[in-house]
Amino acid sequence: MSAAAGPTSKGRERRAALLDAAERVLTGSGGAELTLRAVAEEAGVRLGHLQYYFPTRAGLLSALLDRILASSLERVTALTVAHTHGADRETLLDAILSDHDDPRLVRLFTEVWALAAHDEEAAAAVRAFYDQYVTHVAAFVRDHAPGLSAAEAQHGAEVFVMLMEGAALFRSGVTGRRTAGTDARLRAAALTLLGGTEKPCSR
Amino acid sequence: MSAAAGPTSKGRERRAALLDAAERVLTGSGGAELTLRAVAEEAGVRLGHLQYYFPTRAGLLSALLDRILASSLERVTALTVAHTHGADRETLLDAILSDHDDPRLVRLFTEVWALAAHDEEAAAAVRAFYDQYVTHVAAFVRDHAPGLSAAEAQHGAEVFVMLMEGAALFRSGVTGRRTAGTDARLRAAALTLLGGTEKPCSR
DNA sequence: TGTACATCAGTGAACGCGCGTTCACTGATGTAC
DNA sequence: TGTACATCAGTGAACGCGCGTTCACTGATGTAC
Repeated sequence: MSAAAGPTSKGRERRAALLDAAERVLTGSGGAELTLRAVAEEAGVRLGHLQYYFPTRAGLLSALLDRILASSLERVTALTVAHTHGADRETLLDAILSDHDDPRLVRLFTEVWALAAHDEEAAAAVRAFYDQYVTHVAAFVRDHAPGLSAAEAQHGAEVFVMLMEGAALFRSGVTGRRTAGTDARLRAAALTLLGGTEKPCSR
Repeated sequence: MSAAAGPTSKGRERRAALLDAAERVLTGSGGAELTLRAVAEEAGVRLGHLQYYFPTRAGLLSALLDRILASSLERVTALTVAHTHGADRETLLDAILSDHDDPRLVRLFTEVWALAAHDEEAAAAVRAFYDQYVTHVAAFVRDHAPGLSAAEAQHGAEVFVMLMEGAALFRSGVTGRRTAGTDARLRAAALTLLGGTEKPCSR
């Protein structure tokens, strides 16, 4: 590896700034427009400079994917751990649903899914991310519903994450429109998966 | 419009064959590799010939998207209408879940979502598709759970479709791995959304 | 049935352009003595 | 503190290539009379 990936703080800052720019290009224009020249311009540096830090486009893309997944996982971890102590299911659900208010984030994930669907290396990273995502949610569920077995918590968490990813598509406006009634139904279904009691039964 | 889009049966067949080839390229290699030359080669025709039928790449892409959505909607319509008369929720659910066995179809939809996330014209077509998808499922729900209001059926159907799209990502192997336990939990949640009685409550 | 002509279907070469990548280069910064 | 040198950070031009698009062209097929 070149020193461009080295541990000096300046190098790290530069890399981060370049990845910031790449992320803005990706969310703004999509994967097809994610060219080295566009990223360099967005970052305000010369093409050659960008390539000093990321010699190949594939390397840039891979680093960008890693950073997107790491940062999302960090958020999930903070949410589930923080809410394990005191906060309830609804608070966690609210926090996750609030991500759908940011169309940039949802766009980012549609790109991630499309990338994973065609690139096995990317798919492995994405699966590892969701594995940990589900594991964190499962731990949260176990803490909040002690009556459930580990397997039940794991299954509920997994289906919960499926539901959240599907909901992201619709609630962000990409494939649908948000409505209050559907949101309420979504929340009820999600809380059930997190180990809550079945509200519809009490009607 | 040119006569290439005309109503002659030969022209229609040619267009369909070219779109077939484009679809194979898209599912096989992804949107970035969907070039006119690749499609022409896949179809076994010359570049100029492809462009006789689809003068621009944007036109080809748009026609391809329309056809993908129309064909998916046709399938949904057949399933919900057929099962309205006699078949139960589980049969419908099985049919929809079986789509996840075809990685090509799921790859196609990750491309569709990514496209919709960055192109407003495509997004409008995709939203129209999901609108109708949900409407068909809601009609099915009303037929099978007469106690539900139209709004309740609509909301359940909408969340059901969200869940199916999220499940597609995981069950197809793109972002996760399929397991029997999670599948069972998914089915239970999906049946509830389709208006079934809440199984977890009976425990 | 034959002829003239328009349209349709398909070919093939060329275009300008933006792409990722390569490479020689220049200052700036650190390091050894 | 000064000097020599290596490495780091950043520049700028050029490369070959594949891209979408344009265009003039050729047979085949239909149509009018």
